[in-house]
Amino acid sequence: MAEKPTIPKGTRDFSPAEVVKRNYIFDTIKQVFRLYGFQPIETPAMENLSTLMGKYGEEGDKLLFKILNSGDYLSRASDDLLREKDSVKLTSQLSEKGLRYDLTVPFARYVVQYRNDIVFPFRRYQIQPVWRADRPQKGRYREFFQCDVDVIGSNSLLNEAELIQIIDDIFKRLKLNTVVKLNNRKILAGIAELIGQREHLTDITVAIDKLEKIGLDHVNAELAGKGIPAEAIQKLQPVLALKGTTSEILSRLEEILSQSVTGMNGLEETKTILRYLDAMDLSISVELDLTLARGLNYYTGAIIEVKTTDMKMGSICGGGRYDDLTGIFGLPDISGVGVSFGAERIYDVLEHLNLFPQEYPEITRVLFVNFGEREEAYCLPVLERIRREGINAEIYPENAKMKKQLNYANKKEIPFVALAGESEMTAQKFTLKNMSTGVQQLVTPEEMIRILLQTSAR
RNA sequence: GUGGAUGUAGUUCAGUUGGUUAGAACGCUGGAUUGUGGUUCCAGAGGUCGCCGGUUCAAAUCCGGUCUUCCACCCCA
Repeated sequence: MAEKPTIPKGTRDFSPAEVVKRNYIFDTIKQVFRLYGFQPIETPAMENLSTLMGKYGEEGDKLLFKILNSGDYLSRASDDLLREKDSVKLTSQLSEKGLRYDLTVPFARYVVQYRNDIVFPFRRYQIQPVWRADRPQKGRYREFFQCDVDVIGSNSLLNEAELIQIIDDIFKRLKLNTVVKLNNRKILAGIAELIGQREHLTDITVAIDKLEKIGLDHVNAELAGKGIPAEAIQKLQPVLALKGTTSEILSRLEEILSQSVTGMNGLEETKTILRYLDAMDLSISVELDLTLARGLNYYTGAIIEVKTTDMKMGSICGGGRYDDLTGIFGLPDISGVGVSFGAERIYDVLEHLNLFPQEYPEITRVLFVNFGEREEAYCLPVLERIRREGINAEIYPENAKMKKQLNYANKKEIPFVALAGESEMTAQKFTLKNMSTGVQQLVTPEEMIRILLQTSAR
């Protein structure tokens, strides 16, 4: 016996039921994106390694999937490097392509490459899989989908506000209760500046980010561990202790940050965004959260993260403003802002809360039971008419036992079954059975179409 | 990358100090029911116990390796 086939670690197959549910999420997201004037782009699964390397930090480079060159790749590698067995150096000779790690960097590449054809501000969305050679865990895969929306080439804070509006719209449609956490990199920079630790901004934000998770004492310990003087940590305490409503925190920050130009700048931006949001009549609540840091270093302004209040789960959407993403590809001073929806996590949340709809456009709405050749011939034209009406319909392909055919409908969750035997054929009608209620009625093809369209969810 | 668990029918799990033909429930297939499913009853199929190797008269059980899945850290979606 051959061994059972498997798929690579951290990858998944999706069954019909799963694909249908995933499409529900993707379709909802896409619909809203389009509604706000965003257009889709797609980029290749693989990029040149030179495009990807160095964009995600040292850790990120390790997590890149690299693609071996084609042909006799070893013959072109230097003998010295082969003998040295230095993987990093050798890789550059054996591989020049890699699988994309996220959608943001390929997007930046795209913008730079087609800068003369793109109409700015460029509003694009992109829903594609990305790959990371991470160690898999639950909710963490080596292949997963990202849904990114970005506006590039506009400094207006209206973009930030609109993205939050989009978030509100999407999660409203998905019937998920969420909160938006808002912060600003400039506020964090201002804080670092005031305690005299500007060069430790990253360490400080990474540590502050963990406040909720590991508590104040551990955060302070971690800060000390990063070489930040006790005096500076002491100065940081009032900020870490800030609590209250967004407006309370804002006014307290105004005092604290008054000596920092950058900090005040970030504060002003935040207030502007909040003012825009006031005019938008959102149902989602937006809170200022200073502990929100987001790992990635390329954010320069607003930082956004979304959490569900319905269950314990990490963020399901996040993003922010980045001022110089295209700079690394030689096109400086183009500002962008965007967010990414974590489809896999949203899936887990909806599944856990049972929020997926019962009916999907993909599901067959009516199954014609097959009683034999004559009955088949009677059903086929009607089946054809029903399909023309846009109703998903199928006929059981063989004259199997009734029990088996109804069971098939049950398992596929087909809501209606049409039966036609001797009596129906002479009456030129069908018996239409509702599989959930068990009720059945004798109807003409026209009536059947009407019922099927009426009861359809959409 | 570091540390820790896990793996037995399709699924969830039993399996005594190593000892004959490895069990249950659910699911599956068929029948009771020649045109009526989700209930019930009856019957049946299905496992070289993740994979490779070692110890032993004897391994699902002990040991080593490997892979998978999961958990914590790191990082992240």
